[in-house]
Amino acid sequence: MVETDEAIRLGLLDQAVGYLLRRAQLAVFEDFARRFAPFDLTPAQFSALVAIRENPARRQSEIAAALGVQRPNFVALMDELERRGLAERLRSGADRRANALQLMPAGAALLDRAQAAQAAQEAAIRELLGEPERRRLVETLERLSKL
Amino acid sequence: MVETDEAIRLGLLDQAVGYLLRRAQLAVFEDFARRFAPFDLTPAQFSALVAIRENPARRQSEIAAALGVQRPNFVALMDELERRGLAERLRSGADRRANALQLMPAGAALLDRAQAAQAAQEAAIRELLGEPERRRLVETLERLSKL
DNA sequence: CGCATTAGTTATGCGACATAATCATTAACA
DNA sequence: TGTTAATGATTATGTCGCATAACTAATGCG
Repeated sequence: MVETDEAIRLGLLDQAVGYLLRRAQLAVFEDFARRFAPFDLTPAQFSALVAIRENPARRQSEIAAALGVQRPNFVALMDELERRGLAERLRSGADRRANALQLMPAGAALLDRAQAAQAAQEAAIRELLGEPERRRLVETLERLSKL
Repeated sequence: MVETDEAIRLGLLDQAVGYLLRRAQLAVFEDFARRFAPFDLTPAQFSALVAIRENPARRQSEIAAALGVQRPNFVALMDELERRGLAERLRSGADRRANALQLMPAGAALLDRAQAAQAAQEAAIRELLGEPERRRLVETLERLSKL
């Protein structure tokens, strides 16, 4: 090699919120994937299990909407959760078009373990940032979502 | 409708950094897409133009790596920038395998306008959060990327 | 009853991202 | 020097997340 590699400059890019948001999200999701590998759960599947447990017997589309997932895309997700015996669709008595979702015992058990892993990630972030800054971040991100 | 829709609860999910990060990033990127529609530039294309301008005559793979883009995926991106006359690949004199990238006049001009739009987004965020909080967010996201 | 609406599903396409294989060129070194 | 290893760019390919349109079945309502 003839000359030493000089670092690439990114101009003002590395002070742009959008750019940093993308990088940070990538890092956090990679860490998430590592921690969740034993459970074989994607972030979307995990959040679906949480939402179903917290809101038993709600319709599929309500859960999907609350998670920001398009209804068509939620179908395959539920198919998979059902195939693995983690959650199930019950025919709603009131409206036979609707699916009432609920966790199955295996799903509840898996979710408990997964939530412990998620708590561990949150703890790692707390350690990295300090609790006051982590709280501030949470609050700031909430406000930013309203842009 | 028989009963009023109760809001879906997300448990602790809406206090999780990973979850909020995803939502915030989505909101910011949607806003970005709106602002950049006139220029027909994706975030990746925009950041590539910035990196090329700030680092003229660097090799393609160096630019790609700095942006966190896989080399194969950067090929099509450069193809498009070249097709539109925004940037070009020059055969590097020192190493004829390498492409030395640089902006073309049209690229420089477009980038100027695009950067104004990006500055406007940053200003909108500043208005939403306040400048001290925005600065803190930038600093926090940088640290979070090291997770 | 007839018609619009709604829940869920299917089909499909796009874009971001990753990996393996290939080609040309350069570097290493026996 | 001549062969081999490494490197820059490319091609081919597959996956995943996400979006939209179109369909089916059930409901609601005039």
